[in-house]
Amino acid sequence: MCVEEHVLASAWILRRRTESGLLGRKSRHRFADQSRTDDFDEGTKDSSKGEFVGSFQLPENSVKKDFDLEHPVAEVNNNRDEQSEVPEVLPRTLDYDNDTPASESKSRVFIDQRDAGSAEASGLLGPFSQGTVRESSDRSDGVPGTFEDTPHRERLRLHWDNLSTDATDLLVMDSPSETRAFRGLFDKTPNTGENPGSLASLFPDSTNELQLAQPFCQVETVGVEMGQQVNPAEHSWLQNLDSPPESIPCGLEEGTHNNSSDGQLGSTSHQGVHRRCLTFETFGGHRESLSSVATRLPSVPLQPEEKGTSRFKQPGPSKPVSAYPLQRVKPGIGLHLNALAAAKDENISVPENLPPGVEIRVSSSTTPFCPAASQDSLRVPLDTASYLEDAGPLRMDTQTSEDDSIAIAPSEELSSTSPKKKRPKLTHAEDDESCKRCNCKKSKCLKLYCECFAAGVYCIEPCSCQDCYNKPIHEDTVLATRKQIEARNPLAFAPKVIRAAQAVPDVGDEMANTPASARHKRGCNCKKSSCLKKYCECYQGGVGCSLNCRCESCKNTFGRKDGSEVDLEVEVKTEEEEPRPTEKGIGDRQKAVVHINEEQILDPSFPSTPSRLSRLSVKLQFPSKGKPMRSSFLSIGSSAGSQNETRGVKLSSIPLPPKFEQSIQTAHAEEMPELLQNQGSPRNTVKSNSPNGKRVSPPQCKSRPSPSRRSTRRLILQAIPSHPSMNQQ
DNA sequence: GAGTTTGAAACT
DNA sequence: CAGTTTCAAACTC
Ligand SMILES: [Zn+2]
Ligand SMILES: [Zn+2]
Ligand SMILES: [Zn+2]
Ligand SMILES: [Zn+2]
Ligand SMILES: [Zn+2]
Ligand SMILES: [Zn+2]
Repeated sequence: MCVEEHVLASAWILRRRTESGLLGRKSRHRFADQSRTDDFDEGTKDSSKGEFVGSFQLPENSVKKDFDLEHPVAEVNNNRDEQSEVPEVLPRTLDYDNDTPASESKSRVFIDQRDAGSAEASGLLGPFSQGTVRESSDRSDGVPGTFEDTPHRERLRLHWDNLSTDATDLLVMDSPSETRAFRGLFDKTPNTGENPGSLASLFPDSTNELQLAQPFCQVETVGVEMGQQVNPAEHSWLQNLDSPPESIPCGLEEGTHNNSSDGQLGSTSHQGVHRRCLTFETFGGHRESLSSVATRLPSVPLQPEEKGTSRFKQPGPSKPVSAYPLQRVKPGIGLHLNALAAAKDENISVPENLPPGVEIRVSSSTTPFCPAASQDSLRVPLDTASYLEDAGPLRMDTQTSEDDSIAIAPSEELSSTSPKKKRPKLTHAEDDESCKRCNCKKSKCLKLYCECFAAGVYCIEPCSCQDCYNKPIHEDTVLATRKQIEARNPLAFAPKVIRAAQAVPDVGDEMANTPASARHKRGCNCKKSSCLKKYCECYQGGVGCSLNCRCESCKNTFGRKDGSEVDLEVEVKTEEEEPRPTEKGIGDRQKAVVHINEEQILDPSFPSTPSRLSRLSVKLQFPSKGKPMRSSFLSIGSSAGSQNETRGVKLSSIPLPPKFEQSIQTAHAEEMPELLQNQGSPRNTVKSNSPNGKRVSPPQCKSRPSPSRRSTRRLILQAIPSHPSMNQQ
């Protein structure tokens, strides 16, 4: 799959069991209750993942919501799309939020939701969304590092774990976020039902973006066109949402499509939906198998031989979508591709969730991969694909604009389909390149060394790998391996870069805004590159180094550990380490920057203040507990974006990312802040990150180096999944 | 395109 | 958790 990642990261898939009523049930309640905070409990586990996934941003409110983490719910909802990249939703999109193009993207996000939705419906979601995460956190894990503190992480982990375990449920989403989002939606919706408004309230704006991890660019691409389409759908969604939650729940799962809304979605949506359905169904069946596999995996893992799989599907890339869904999506996370894909689709359908305001976007930006290509052939799954379809269009537009430059393959892809095509462009090079994917010789594309695998997507033609097992045909193997890796490191497929919340609008605090918000989940360990080359994952991801980094002589132009960001050039100078506490200045820069991105990747924030979070779910998050929450971040997204580019904003100041990427996935997280905060003082620096993390990101497209970031994008979600889907081309 | 450098991932 | 090996990307030529 390349797919995912974007994000994410594929990984993210969520799994949720239906059964697990645990989550689901609880969650819902929670929602109802609202208190998100409290919710934790249950959700704990699940949530964790979810958390990541979803962050959303809300635009206006300032906050954005970062829910991400935990609250996936809210976020989720919003996010859904994004992340979901995957599946869901597509259709939706857009409009809502924003009118702007962006909106489109957003819509996508929603899509994601769908997944969630479905899941949720089952109840799974619920958990996540709400409290789950938090709770989870408790539990677990602890990761020592920063995260540990934070509950989020733990939570997250839990989720994953849960997920994995359950496999059944998994939705697969890659990105957790997605799932979450969905869940959120669902939950919320339902809840909302109670309070319908709630969501809305949460995100008043519409804009929430999500970033999915997405790793792949794709998202963006989607864009615009979709939007149009979506719109209609959206409405429906909206409507739906408002109204009866009920429908959601039930419908979701299975039939997402059933929902009328779905119908609207249109083809894309359909797919999505179907998949979900399929997925679930499949899951059911498969799940077992999977699990078994999983179990085996451990042993097997490595070798392809095992493979087991078998069956499968084979080849069929073409339809990947369909195939997967049916088959197994479950894999969860893994989704690698498939799963992801499936998920996405499904998600899409769900409309309900969406809050009115929320927008979603996928950020495709990030994505590195080019999904397009991949998808096509492969599985499309990926998010991208799905996205594309659905969202694609919409997004595209939006994205395009900014991105354009950035371009990102994805868009291209998407566009292609659609009319647009937006992006054409980019340079060829980019495209091409970008598309390229892995070149593995010895890992069989079943280890994190493989960018495709790490991103949660299947290898596709642009890959030059040898003896590749990362193909739909070997789905079983892929999933099993994936599971093993996750067992070892729950964050392995999570987006590498977490975004932070965006802007924090509100709050004032200081931190709030930091632009910088985004940080690498684990931090780098550079010794010779001074964090000035892509060898450095922080740099590659377009983010500054954080406290978590153990780099020597760091000169990361995006920010040193301490925080300085540099946005400007100036900053850079500083160098060194040191920490500085707060940054304040940043604010300024940030702002500048920020607005640029706003959403973008970078975002802001870490700092997040509580306020931001607040809102919605967010609030809960962080503060609440004390902990940090870090974990979550979430989601993904990738974000990065491109920004730079010209266009738009310009970033003047900004350094650009190197490439960037976008690719990387970032997640946003509103939560992040917390995390970060945790670390240091709370606010001050940022940093922090968690140790764990894994990556999710998708491969990026290489090309893009430029700086990018950018743009546009809104939210992100990224999910993780990463899928890269992408198009590529 | 071949060869080198680099740091993450995997392994011990 | 540290040390070493493996790996593939990033970079150089
Ligand atoms: Zn590979
Ligand atoms: Zn590959
Ligand atoms: Zn491969
Ligand atoms: Zn570094
Ligand atoms: Zn770093
Ligand atoms: Zn550094």
